[in-house]
Amino acid sequence: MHGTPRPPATPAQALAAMDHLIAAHLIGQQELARRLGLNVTDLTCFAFVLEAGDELLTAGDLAARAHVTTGAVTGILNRLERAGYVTRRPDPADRRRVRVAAVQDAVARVEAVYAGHYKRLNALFSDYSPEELAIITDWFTRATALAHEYLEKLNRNDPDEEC
Amino acid sequence: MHGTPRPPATPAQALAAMDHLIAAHLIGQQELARRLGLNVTDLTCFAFVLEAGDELLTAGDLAARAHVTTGAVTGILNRLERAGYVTRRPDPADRRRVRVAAVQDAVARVEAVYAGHYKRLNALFSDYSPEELAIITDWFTRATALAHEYLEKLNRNDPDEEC
DNA sequence: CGCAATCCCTTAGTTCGTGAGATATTCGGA
DNA sequence: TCCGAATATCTCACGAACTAAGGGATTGCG
Repeated sequence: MHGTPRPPATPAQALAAMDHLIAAHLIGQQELARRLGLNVTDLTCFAFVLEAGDELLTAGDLAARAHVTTGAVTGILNRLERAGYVTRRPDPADRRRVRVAAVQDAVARVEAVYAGHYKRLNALFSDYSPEELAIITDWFTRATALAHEYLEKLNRNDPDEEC
Repeated sequence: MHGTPRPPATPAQALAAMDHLIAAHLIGQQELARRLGLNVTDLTCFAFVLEAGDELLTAGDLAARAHVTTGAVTGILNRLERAGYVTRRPDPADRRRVRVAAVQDAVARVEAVYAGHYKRLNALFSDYSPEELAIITDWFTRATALAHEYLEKLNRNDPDEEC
């Protein structure tokens, strides 16, 4: 598909396309979580744990990223731990903290479930030239920055103010 | 930003960017719903109602689109109706059916809350040339098609098979 | 050293979804 | 025309998961 001309698009069309993708992705997440014996929140938190890598997250970090209370995190970790996805580890430097480590087996289990879709997505990506990919990634990066900026605005302002 | 060269990206980077965007979007949806006195499910359903326009959806249509049971839709419609977002209307052709119509005032209320973010997103989109936008929209469209294809695979197959 | 702050957990209460089944309506075939 | 099956929505009981409030342990600053 490299170099193939595409019909130009308007911002409105792009917005609509984006909404549809997000909606589809959400349903997919639910289904994936179900197959892993988790709910969407738990799966999302496990993804945060994986993303953090060796810099093990604390329970509080998870609460902040997932935007839930620390009480909820207790439940999330209980479920993830019981299902064999993570383990709680003491923090040697601060005994109030709980560090969350991913279980290696579970990583493979999750990757197996994601594999099919990721393979297809990768195929889709490799159907674009590096220059085209750069445009797409650039857009994602900027859109995400925008979304975060928006979130901060929402959290700062009175609950009824326009943002 | 037209024509400005950007660093090339790999599929993996693009995938990560996509995940982050969707995660941020989800949190944003929660906050927006909260401001409208709704939960995310209800807001999503209201969006489906708006998207359908004059072709009023039935309660069953909503259940299918939101992937919830018809029992849940009853609750969703009760909440949306009580909060003044929609009204239930009899279907003249089939008295078993319930048609869902958006309340005009509520449309404006929702648009006001969305306005800020949508304006910013639009600004972002209009920062790209039509050709660049075409690439982005094309990618969204194809990624959505992929996601739907994946969903169908998931729904068809045994719950444990690879897809 | 002592007190406030921090971190995670516990508990009670609420909300929302599912699954099973009830009720009302429509449709198709004898 | 009539009756049984299918369809559409609603009701109810129950369970899962979140919040808010507060408790106990630990830390760190004055």
